[in-house]
Amino acid sequence: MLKYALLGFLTYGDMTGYDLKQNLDHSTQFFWQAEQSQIYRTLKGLEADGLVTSQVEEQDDRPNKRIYHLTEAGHVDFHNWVSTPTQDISLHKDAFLLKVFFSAENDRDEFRAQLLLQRRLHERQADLYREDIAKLIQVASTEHNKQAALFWEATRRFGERYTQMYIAWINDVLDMLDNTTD
Amino acid sequence: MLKYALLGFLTYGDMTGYDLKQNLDHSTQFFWQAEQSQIYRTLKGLEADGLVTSQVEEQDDRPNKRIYHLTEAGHVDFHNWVSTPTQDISLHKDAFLLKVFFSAENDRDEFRAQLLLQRRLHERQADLYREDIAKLIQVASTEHNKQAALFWEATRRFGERYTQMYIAWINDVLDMLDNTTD
DNA sequence: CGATCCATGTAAGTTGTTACATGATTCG
DNA sequence: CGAATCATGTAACAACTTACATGGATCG
Repeated sequence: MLKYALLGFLTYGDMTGYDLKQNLDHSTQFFWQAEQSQIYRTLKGLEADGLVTSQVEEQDDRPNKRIYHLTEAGHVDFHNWVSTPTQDISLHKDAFLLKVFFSAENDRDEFRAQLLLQRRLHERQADLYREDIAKLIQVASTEHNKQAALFWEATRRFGERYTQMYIAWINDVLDMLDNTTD
Repeated sequence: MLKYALLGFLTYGDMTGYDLKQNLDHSTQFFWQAEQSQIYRTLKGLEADGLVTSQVEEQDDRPNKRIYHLTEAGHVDFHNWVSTPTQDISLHKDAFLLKVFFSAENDRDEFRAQLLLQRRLHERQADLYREDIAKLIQVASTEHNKQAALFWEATRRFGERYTQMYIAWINDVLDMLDNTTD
């Protein structure tokens, strides 16, 4: 899947591995992340498969760049992916939910503290979606890709809803605890 | 993390790798999954680390069982994990969101169809949470672990909220599409 | 009589994480 | 003057997936 994230960004224009990492960190991070090392490895694979080409641009004051370019085959592959329906629901892993599931083994006050901590973390995240990410999309969309902005905004709203849901759920669990005569 | 899921289930009683797979599939599947092969491999590691012990029970009509048992060290390790706060938000990967992000490259009608498909899938999932999972928890909680039922119910409610949120978000995106003069 | 359940395991491959290594430039 | 930015890469390891292999029992 990282493959398609990289091909997707390359449809916006030629980029280095470094640029791609920046893009992932600033826009898809909330639903798709990758380490730098993995990005470079995947790019090599894509080049071996003929989906991208690369050329080195020499620089004096900075490290040389290897700039990647989407080939026709890469464009076809990407297009094929984006137009093929996703047939199932994405599976998620959430370490905190796993911990909640087994928290009968935990002290009640300690558990309550953990809920409050998670609530705080998600509240901070919610601010990020409402402010920084919203701004980022506005700037990026006026600069170039106006068509794409609609879809970026759609994913931003998902993030906003997700964090709101998470916070509401934590409050629900806190209520459950309060209403239990233990 | 799978480590702690396995140790957690073993606090409920001795079990085989097969039993653990069943438990994962029927209760934590929505926020933690694992393949059978990975479970067996992880169990070996846990035994090597002295967190579990195992003994083979011979059976005539069925394959022999290897029954795992939590050691004192395993119990301590698990307890330590469950009582240590989760300091950050779990990162999620969602292939459909990735596709949405890049769907400017896709045909509008095709995209709309994909949204409707995902909505259908999540509606089915919502039914599961409301009916099957709710029943499962009721049965399990009267049978033994009454303390734990509260926490199982908490995670079930997360699943219910999550699917509801997902459906509401899809409706939101559909509205966005309708209100765009393209 | 074919599918599913029970029950374990290996092998090969892919993906993802963490750490290491380099080195000039720019910003606070 | 120390931290961050730019920019690439390798190496080792850990985690996860897919496929293969076995074989009786039971159920529809």
